[in-house]
Amino acid sequence: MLHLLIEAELKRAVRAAVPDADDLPQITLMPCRDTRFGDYQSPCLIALAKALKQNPRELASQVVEKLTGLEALHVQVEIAGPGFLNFKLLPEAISGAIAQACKTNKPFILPRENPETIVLDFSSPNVAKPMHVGHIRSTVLGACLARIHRLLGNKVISDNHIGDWGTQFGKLLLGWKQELDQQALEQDPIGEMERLYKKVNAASEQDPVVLEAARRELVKLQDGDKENLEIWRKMIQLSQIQFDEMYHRLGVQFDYTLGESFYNDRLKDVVKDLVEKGIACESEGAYAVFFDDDPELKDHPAIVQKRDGASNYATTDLATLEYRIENWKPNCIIYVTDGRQQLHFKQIFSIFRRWKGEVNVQLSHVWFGTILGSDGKPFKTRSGETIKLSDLLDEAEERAMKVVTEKNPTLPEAVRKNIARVVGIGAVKYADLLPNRQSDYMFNWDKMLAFNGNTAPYLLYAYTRIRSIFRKYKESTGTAFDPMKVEEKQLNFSQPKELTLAKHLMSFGIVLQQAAEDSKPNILCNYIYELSGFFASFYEECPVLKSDVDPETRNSRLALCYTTAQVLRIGLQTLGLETLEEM
RNA sequence: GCGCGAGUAGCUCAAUUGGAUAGAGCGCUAGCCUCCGGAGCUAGAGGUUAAGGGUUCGACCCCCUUCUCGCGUACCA
Repeated sequence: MLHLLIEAELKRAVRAAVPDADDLPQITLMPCRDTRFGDYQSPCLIALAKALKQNPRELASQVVEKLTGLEALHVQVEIAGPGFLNFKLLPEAISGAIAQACKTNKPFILPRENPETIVLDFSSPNVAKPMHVGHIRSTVLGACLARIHRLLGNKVISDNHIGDWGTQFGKLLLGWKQELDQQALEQDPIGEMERLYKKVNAASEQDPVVLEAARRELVKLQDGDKENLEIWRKMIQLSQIQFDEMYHRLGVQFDYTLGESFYNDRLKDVVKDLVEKGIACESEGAYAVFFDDDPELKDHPAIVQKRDGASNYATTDLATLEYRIENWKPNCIIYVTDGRQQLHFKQIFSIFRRWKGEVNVQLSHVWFGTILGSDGKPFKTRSGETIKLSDLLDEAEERAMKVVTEKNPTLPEAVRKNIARVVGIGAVKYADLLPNRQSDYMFNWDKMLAFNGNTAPYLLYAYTRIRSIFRKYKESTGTAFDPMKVEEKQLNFSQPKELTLAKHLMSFGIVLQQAAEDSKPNILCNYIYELSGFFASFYEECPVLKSDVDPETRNSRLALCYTTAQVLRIGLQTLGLETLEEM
């Protein structure tokens, strides 16, 4: 918003100051990290001066002369250091921005002129297996990226590429036919299917006859055997019930769930086409793509058809890619998966470029690190099993319930339960989004449920405190605060804590933009945490409703509180956290 | 071997992508409740950013070398 206007003015002034430079470097404006220097800074003039072989400070002063539109924006500029331009917002600019923010439900976010279509591929659990702790990051990250892009005005298509096809179904089918415990299936379908798989898998390792029997079941399924197809569909259906339950608890939705099996009838054509175009070739009985002119992939060919004639995940991913582009015509496709699949996606993207070179689409692999236990090894139960997602979420709610009951024993149990749900699930999700996604992080209950520090409980608490002000206001005046009636001229911010808070609010849009560009929700997490901190400081020092506050100040501070609550709520919801009115 | 990551305060993590004095929380020390929710706030101590070199007005960030750890490296996804 305002920063964009300043940036536009700066670009205009640079062009006016150096009319004959044809290749200008990117002129950008960013919030000052150190506010003593100003509110926004642009260091890029130094680079420009270097390119033009000019003295940076001289160039800066030439640009400043051309910055004639700043006065209308209530912004001051000064040259500092080796040639920085520092912009300082005058109180009028801040009042204007806050007043404007009060009247919109998307404060400080500029609607997109030309929305992009973005396909987001995330979560992708396997059929007939329990969702486990390893699915959290992809699910939580992907869903968050989807919300960030939607908030910015892009069109998002989320697609859950579930693992509903593959060699495991031979073993599952054999187990289902021989060993199925109907009662167990009704009580715990996933557990029973998992048991069947493990049993046949173990048996087939001992006995080649079992392995062969499983293979025959798989072939029958692939050939469209009626009975096997029926069982297979049942397994998917039972699994989907589990997925839906987990997604409901995590607050995640998908536009499509097109699993691997959906692409079955396209796979043969993909391989055929790749071979015909000379991209794939026969090698050791399989069909593979080689990357001779790519130093990184040189020694890593990708198999697109196995020796036994079956396809693998590379083939499916290529078919999926083709389908998505044909049907959805996206500008960008984002895959959210584990970092261990980096090589795979490099191969897929590279093959795809050779295969469909003319397609204009950005392909992006957003990868993340591993969740570790306190021992620094991948997070497991004490006995070494993977942790089921449902158990993890249960524990989160239980732990949160204990804390809520301790802090607020008088609240009715149903209310406490709901608070525990929001805080517990929120804590898990927030802890997952907070670290830079590319690093591994250590899972720690005490840390994520702490009331201090960069945690979900702290942020949710900050929000409830603000909401409490508005409840009190309504109680004492009889009318609710009406943000639509906030007028710029009546706002007056002079206290340092007010100004710091207001200016930080104003950078919400920039932060969202950056989180989207880098696919890094932790940027948003840190922003919200800082915002909460600035609010807490303001709250200590600047009373709102106390009796000795004059009406003008009170009104200004109410507007500030309202905007803070708005940004906090939108920010938290974008991360995937529900908010609470009290806790 | 090659490739991709990571190495920042005692611990767990940030750092607006090359910007001004590297920031938080925990832990430690010292303060703050006659009034808006103390699940809070204000200070202090704590750093040769793994090591060494280079590039430049400026480097945690880019380049080179070395060390440590994790992951990947043709028919699992």
